[in-house]
Amino acid sequence: MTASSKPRADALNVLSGEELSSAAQRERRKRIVDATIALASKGGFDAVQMRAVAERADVALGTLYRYFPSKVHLLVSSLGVELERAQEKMDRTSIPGDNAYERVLFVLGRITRGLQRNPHLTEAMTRAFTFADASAGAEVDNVARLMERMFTRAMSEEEPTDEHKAIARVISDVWLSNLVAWVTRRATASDVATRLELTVRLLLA
Amino acid sequence: MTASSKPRADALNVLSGEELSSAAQRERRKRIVDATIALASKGGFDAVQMRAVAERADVALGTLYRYFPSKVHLLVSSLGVELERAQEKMDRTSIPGDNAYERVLFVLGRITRGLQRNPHLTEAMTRAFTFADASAGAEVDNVARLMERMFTRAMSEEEPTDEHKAIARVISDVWLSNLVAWVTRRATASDVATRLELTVRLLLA
DNA sequence: GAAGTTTATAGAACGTGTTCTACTTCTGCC
DNA sequence: GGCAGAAGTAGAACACGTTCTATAAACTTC
Repeated sequence: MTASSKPRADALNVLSGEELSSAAQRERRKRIVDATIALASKGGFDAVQMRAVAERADVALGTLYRYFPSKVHLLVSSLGVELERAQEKMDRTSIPGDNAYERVLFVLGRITRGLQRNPHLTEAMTRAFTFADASAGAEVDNVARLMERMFTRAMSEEEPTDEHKAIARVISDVWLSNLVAWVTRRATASDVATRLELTVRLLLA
Repeated sequence: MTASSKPRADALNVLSGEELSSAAQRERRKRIVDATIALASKGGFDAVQMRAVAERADVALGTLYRYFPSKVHLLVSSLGVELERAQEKMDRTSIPGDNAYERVLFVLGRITRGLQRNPHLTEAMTRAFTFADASAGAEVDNVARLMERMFTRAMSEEEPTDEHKAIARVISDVWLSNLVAWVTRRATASDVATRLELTVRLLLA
C-alpha cells in the first residue's frame, strides 16, 4: 500500500511522519483518556478495565501500559485533564461574591455539583486518587496543585498569601474527603453542602 | 476424645461449647486481625494478601472471607481495633495544654508520631480506608467516628458543641489527607507537622 | 446420642491488573 | 531504498482478590 515510486512520497512521508510521530501519539493518548472517561462515566472504577480501555481506545494492551504504567496513573491523569477543563471554564466566568468566603463557596458549590452530575466518573477518579501509591506521586501532586490553585484563585485574584494557601489546602482536603464520603454513600449531597459551608465559614468568616 | 459416658460431660460440653462457639470464634477473629496487623507492619497494603493472612491466622481462606468479606473490610476493621487501643491509651493519660488549640495539637502530634513509627501498617490502613467502597461503609463510618471522637475529647471534656464537632471533622479530614500524603511520600513528617499545626491554628486560635 | 444445621477446611476456579514474548510496523538516518 | 532501533500489536502468562465445590467437624435440638 505504500506509494514507493513517487518522488513526493518522501516529503509527504516526512511531513505526515512528523505529525504522526508526535501527533499520532498525542492522538493515541487522547483516545485513551477519552475511553477512560467514557468507561468511568458508565460504570465507575470497576468498569475502567485495562483491556476494555485498550479495546475502546483501539490500542494494544501493551501500548496502554506504555502510556500509563497503571490503572491508577491512568485515572489520576484523567482527573488532571478534567480538572484543567473545569479550571478553564471557571477562568472564563467571573466569580460572584463580595468576599473570599462567598467566592470560595460559589466555586465549591459549582464544581461539586458538576462532579455530582457524573457520579460514576467521580467515584472512579476520587477512588483512584486516594488509592494512589508512591509511584503515582507526581500525578497525584499535580492534581493536588490544581485543586489548591482553584481555591486560591477563588479567594482573591492577587498572588496568594501563605495563609490563603494554607486555607486552600484545608479546603481541598475537606472537599475531597466529602466527595469520597458522597461516592461511597456515607453522606448525601446536602450533607456535603452543609459540611463544606461550615468548613469555609470556620476558615474564612 | 469426647468423654461420652460421664454424666458431667453434658454440662461440660455445654460450658466449653459455650465458650468454644463464641470464644473459639472470638479467638479466630483475633488471630485474623493479629495476622493482618503483623503482615501489614512488615510489608504494607500489598503484603496483606488474603492467602497469607489465612495461613498465618491458621484458618481456611473461606473462613477468612466469612469473617471479613473483603480485604478492605479486614483492614478497616483492623484500623478500628488499633484506633480503639490508641484511644484507650489516650484516655488513661491526661492531655496537657491550657486551651483547645494546645490540647488538640498535643493529641495530633502524639497519635501522628505513633502511626509514623509503623509506616507500613499506616500505609496499609490508610489506603484501605480511603479506597473503601460503599460495601464497607459501616466500617469506615465507625473509624471516622472514632477519629472525630478523639479530637472532640481533646478539645474539651464537656459534651462537644456542634462547632467543636465540625472542627473535629475538619481536623480528621486534614489529618487523614496528610497521613496519606506522608505514606505516599509526597510529604515529609515535618511537612505533616507544619500543616497540621497551621490547620489547627486556623480553626482554634 | 442421632439427625440436621451451621461453620470450617482444602483446594480448584475465575476475573482483572500487570508482565512477558514473539512478531510487525513505523521512524530517523546513511 | 535499506537498516537499526523505537513503538505498536496480539495474545499468552502470571499474581492475587474473590468465589465456588466437596468434604469434614462442631454445634443444636430432640
